Amino acid sequence: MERLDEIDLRILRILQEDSKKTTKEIAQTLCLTATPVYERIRRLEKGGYIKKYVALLSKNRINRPVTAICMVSLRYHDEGFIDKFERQIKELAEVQECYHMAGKVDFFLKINLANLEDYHDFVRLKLSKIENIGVLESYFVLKEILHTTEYYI
Amino acid sequence: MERLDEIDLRILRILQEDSKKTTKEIAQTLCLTATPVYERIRRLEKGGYIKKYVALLSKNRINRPVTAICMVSLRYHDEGFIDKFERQIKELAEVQECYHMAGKVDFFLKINLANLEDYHDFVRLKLSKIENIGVLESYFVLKEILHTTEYYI
DNA sequence: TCTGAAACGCACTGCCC
DNA sequence: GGGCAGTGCGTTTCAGA
Repeated sequence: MERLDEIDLRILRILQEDSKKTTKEIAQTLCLTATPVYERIRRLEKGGYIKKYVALLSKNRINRPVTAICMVSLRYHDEGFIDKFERQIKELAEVQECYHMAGKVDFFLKINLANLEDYHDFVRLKLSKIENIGVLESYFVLKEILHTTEYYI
Repeated sequence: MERLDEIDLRILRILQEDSKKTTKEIAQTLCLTATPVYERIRRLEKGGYIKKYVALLSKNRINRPVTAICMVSLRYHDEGFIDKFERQIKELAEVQECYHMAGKVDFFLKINLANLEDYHDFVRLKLSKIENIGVLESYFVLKEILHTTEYYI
């Protein structure tokens, strides 16, 4: 699949915001009929522009109100150590995001838990069990100002 | 709505992973019929457990491959200044996440853009235009190890 | 690439257990 | 709280322009 035209972008913007919108509704906003909208969405899915459709939960309602940001630096930086760290992080279901960074901090992690005690246990029983961690700094979120899955397109 | 039982949790886990699953399919996995599954999903929506349904896009496909983490500290910390900063950050469509933190860093921001030059412009023309910023440190993502919208429940 | 019509399956309701 | 049957609507396909 090649370039996206303005109609494709408008469809993506709508679906990023609410994937339950029907093709009919989207068609009306775009002054089209359902068929072309349907076909475009299929193309966007097949072309990998749309990765998946998900339900977003309320972290307060499901009792995961505590968000921590954890900055990790490794002791040794051989290829093998970095790959191994990655594999071990992916095993930890509490981790929502993990990025390998440029700069003096190697990794950023975002972790969601029920309370601070669970975070204590998480660090003590899981994170610190990963070998080769040099520095580990934790920050806690006081308030979520903004958290969206949408990209500005 | 009161407590969630194991069936509710299983429904939430499924919808977090793929919200296009039909009630029929979910019913089969849970050894139920469509009706109770349908009613439970409605209750989870009304109860605020499910916030919204969205499409997740591929940031590479839509040309937003650069992710930056930006740490901001304010110069003054009066209530008014913090609220004003929050309001101004929410105006910036490039910012995907923003957290008010405990500790010496006041805010974490995650920003997605097409390239480093756009980040340069973003900082120069938008972020630094916000008054009262004391320290501003930028980190760049080399590799996204893990990025999910799912909570471990 | 779009329109319009037609077929199919699912979402949704009401009734029963 | 779950199962079953019916209806309307959205998804999906196809012919035509």
